[in-house]
Amino acid sequence: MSRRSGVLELAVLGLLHESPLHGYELRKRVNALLGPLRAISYGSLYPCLKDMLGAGLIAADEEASEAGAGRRSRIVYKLTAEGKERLQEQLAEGGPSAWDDESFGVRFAFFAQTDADVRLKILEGRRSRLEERREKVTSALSRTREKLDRYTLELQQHGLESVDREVRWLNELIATERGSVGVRPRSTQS
Amino acid sequence: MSRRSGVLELAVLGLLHESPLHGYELRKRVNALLGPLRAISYGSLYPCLKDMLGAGLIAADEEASEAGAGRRSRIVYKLTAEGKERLQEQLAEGGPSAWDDESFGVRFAFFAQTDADVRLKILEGRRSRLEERREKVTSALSRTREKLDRYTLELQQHGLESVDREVRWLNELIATERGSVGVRPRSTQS
DNA sequence: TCTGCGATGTATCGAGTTGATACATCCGGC
DNA sequence: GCCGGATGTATCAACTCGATACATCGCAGA
Repeated sequence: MSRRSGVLELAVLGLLHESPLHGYELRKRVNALLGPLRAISYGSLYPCLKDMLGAGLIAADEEASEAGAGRRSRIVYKLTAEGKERLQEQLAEGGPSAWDDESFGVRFAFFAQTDADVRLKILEGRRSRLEERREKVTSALSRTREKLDRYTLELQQHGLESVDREVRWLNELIATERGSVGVRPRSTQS
Repeated sequence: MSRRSGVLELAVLGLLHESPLHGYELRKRVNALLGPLRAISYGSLYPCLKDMLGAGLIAADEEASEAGAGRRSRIVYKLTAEGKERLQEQLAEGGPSAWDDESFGVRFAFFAQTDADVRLKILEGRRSRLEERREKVTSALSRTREKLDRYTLELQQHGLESVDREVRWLNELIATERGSVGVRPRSTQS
């Protein structure tokens, strides 16, 4: 069970929904989605594909060489009906698992296929998560401020500003989402 | 051999150089150094400590309960002379391994114990690394700009701005370093 | 008082992941 | 023609994570 981390499965489902792909290209696109950090290896991708095949979410076609020429065979994966259904389920999921570090990036990448209310929930959840983090760092920082050397302080400060910037970005996105849905931005917390 | 990823070893050496610590506290500090992402578990820390013990870099003291009261025993680790030497070697290392994603944060955290010329080298190496990354992302972005939906584009754009911000931060640090060494900032590239 | 409950503390294990490696074909430049 | 780098599928030892086990401490509330 478990089909590995789940994020990878979602990324594969989303990418194969756009078009069928073979392993090599699939990995490149998954890693483009996930970013330079968090990139995955074949040792993750292939077992995941194997599990998804077993679960009937995807199907594999041996790409036949047309006209019999010596074309190398590539294995092309595409979504099954069951896989499409699974993707829809995943995209409808708006719980905490959608906004943690591990999966937020992938969920956001597929926002175009996600309902507006779920989008908003995920963005707000992500913001809360980051604000908690910010809170924790600031309190730890104010407790140890004097004991840290210049560089450690600089590093903490920079990390803090990164979180702030992320929160501002989310605020803009949330405002835009609310605007396009017709709900007034000026309603609850700052 | 291999003593695992190397970054962890450096973090342990650096932290134990400040003061002896037991495992639980050591892990908390290592994870504060590494940040919420990249945090490590006991399954990494304990084997690392075992290896370092075997290599003679650290020593373990069973913390004796004073006055015989029923105090629980904690295992306190401290640097050996060999460990201090090893730390100095590591801090003198200014090669590419010092500025990749994995280890830059830790190297920077110990800048106060690092020579000024090595500091500068690491900061400039890190900047180059990020500029390469930026280059790759922009070219990929300009090739696929029209085919991306609003959200994917937003994500890429945000990633790009994160890199830019990081580079600006490094520029400031480099300027400060040059200033404090007495070398004119206005000498080579922009 | 005593009873849980969360933090502190050491330690291991199954399951999952990485980076290296193997092997083979394709294609552009010299 | 031939070399090097990209394309392509696949595996493995070494390493890491999250869960779990076990035990003590301090302390808030019944």
